Amino acid sequence: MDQAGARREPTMRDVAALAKVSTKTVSRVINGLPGAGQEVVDRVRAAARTLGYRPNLTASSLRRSDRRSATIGVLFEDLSNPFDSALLRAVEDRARQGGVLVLAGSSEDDRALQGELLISLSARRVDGVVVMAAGGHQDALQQERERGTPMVLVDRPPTFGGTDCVTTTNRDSSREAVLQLAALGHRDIAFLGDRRTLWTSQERYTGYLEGLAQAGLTLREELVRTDLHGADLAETATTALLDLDRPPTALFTAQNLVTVGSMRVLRARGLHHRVALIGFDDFPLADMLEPGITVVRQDVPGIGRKAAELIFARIDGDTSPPVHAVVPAALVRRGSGEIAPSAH
Amino acid sequence: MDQAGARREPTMRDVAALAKVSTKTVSRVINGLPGAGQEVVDRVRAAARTLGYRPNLTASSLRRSDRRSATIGVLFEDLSNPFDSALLRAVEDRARQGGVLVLAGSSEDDRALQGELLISLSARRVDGVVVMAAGGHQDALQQERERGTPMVLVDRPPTFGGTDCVTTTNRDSSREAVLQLAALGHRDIAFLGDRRTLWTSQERYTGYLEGLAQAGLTLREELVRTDLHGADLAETATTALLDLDRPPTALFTAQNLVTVGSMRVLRARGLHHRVALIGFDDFPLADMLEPGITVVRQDVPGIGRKAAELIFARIDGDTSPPVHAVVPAALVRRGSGEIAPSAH
DNA sequence: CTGAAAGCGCTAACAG
DNA sequence: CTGTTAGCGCTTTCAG
Repeated sequence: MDQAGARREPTMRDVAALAKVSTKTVSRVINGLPGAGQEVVDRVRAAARTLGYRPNLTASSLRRSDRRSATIGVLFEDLSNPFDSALLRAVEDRARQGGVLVLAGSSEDDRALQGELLISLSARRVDGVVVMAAGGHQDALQQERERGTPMVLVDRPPTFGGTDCVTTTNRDSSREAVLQLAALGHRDIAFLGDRRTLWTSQERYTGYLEGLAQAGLTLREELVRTDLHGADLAETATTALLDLDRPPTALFTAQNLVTVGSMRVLRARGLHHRVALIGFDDFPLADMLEPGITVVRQDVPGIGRKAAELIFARIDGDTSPPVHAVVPAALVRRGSGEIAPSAH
Repeated sequence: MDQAGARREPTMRDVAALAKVSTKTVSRVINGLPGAGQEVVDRVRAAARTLGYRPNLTASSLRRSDRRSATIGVLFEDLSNPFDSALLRAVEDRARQGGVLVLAGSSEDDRALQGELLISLSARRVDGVVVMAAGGHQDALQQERERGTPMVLVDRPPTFGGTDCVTTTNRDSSREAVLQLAALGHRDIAFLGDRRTLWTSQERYTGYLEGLAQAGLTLREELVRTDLHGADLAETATTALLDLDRPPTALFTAQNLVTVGSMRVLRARGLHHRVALIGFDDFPLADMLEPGITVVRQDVPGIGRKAAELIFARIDGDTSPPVHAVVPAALVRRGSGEIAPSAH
């Protein structure tokens, strides 16, 4: 047995020859279609088994009128990110129910790469795609969509029309977080955000502003730090904030890794029990830290299920108007967001 | 624009007609093959662009002599698990370099499901598969392998021959962990493991036994708890252990979620600074807990890269003898594993 | 350098 | 109930 595996795969013709029927009859049996006598069915099945026959879906879908590949594409930012992988899993679960497989790729939030992957998916004639759009213009996505490919965007909405999307309550939940901090008496609440090109970052920032305004607080621009891509940049930014003459007494970290970066600095300075912290996006073990980290938790499986539901409905021909589904997030109070401002 | 996208896709024939050449010439141009005059190339490219032509890889691979689908299958236990998703990402990165896409699925450690997914992958004629074998017999895997499908197992070795695999130093690293605990003076070291059907669990248990033996400690069977699938079961088991008349002074938790479960109980009882803990598998934020959690860290990207390397070599016809690559894990000391036994 | 004919494995559309 | 013919979109083979 060699790994290359050179011997020819048996085809329907081989099965037909052995069972002494036509290929059409084999096709019927293999696909479980009616119109084949029991005896013939048994004969064909036996022949298929002895030959080790395996249907070739790519050949089948090429010829079939519906042209389905029973495969969808999933294009997220980074499949090793917990948010993305939980989303993938939710989509996969739903896909499996329909015998559909998932081609998965990471775009790294890079438009060029995303475009290439989209072309690769398209070349394989996937039935639809679920995409976490890379920041900036979405020309490639729009083009693919306009070619007729069913598409659902997740996490971030399309900048073009006619396309479904599923997002969470970025703005409302951010406002809620800020209002909770303000209610505790915080007046100097910092905002630490991911790249500004990301729609989610913008929404969360807007929610922050709304929260401040609603609480009657004035925005201190030096308390706003954005474009923090990764925990390292977040650490630097947090350090700078704490070194201000009038440092913030509470932090709203608008993304996962930013939260982690800020936490590290707070702990390193022994401030984790004095400076309040609310993060957007939950993460494993957030409840086991001291204090537990208060977060805005997205319903990731819910988002994934909804996205899958939408894409399969579209694939099945649903032509109702495009939907923008918003799956609610919830504030999970664990301690870090319930710290009152410390007296000087 | 409707989501169903009904209009017919342009084919090579359409491009050929518009460019006034034969389909063969279009094929040459699209695939960048030599033997086409510059002027013709330009004409074909222009025609393809105006029609919005996209090559159909499934049709192409059906006809081509190498029969490659430029797609591989990845069948892990749970794609939403950090270990699995990090592995997927590593494989994906390597695949991308060769223009290969990844069909990903979760087997949930269920043989039947794994078998179905394997058939689905096979029906799509993937060029190879990277599999985390479900526990128990591996008949389906073996069968697929014997059909000639290039295959690499990760995390767990095959129970059949002729197949590559990539694992980590389960036994050696477990022994090292136990020896470190013994060196601190611990004599009652508990073992908490995942399902015994898993090869990794068995190996880690063997390493535990070797560690005890090498340290001159006798095995206390009531300190061994296995089949702890999930954090909840681990919590129960940890509670039971701590309630023993002579409870363990150190825990070796042989899997991710088991570690988390044990940690929860230790914290709940205020024992996290008194009972030593070493876990197998790192997890995010393990360094931010109090104390930091000492773990055996696998080189997950390294495992993924190696698996990808092997599968692509086999796909490219490498017929050298099967390899069992072992990627070293490392003990990461963070505090919890450096706690000495507390005086009564 | 270019093209015509054949056919990859399968299913649609019709006959019988 | 079963078979025949044609052809999905592409590449191979071989002939110009």
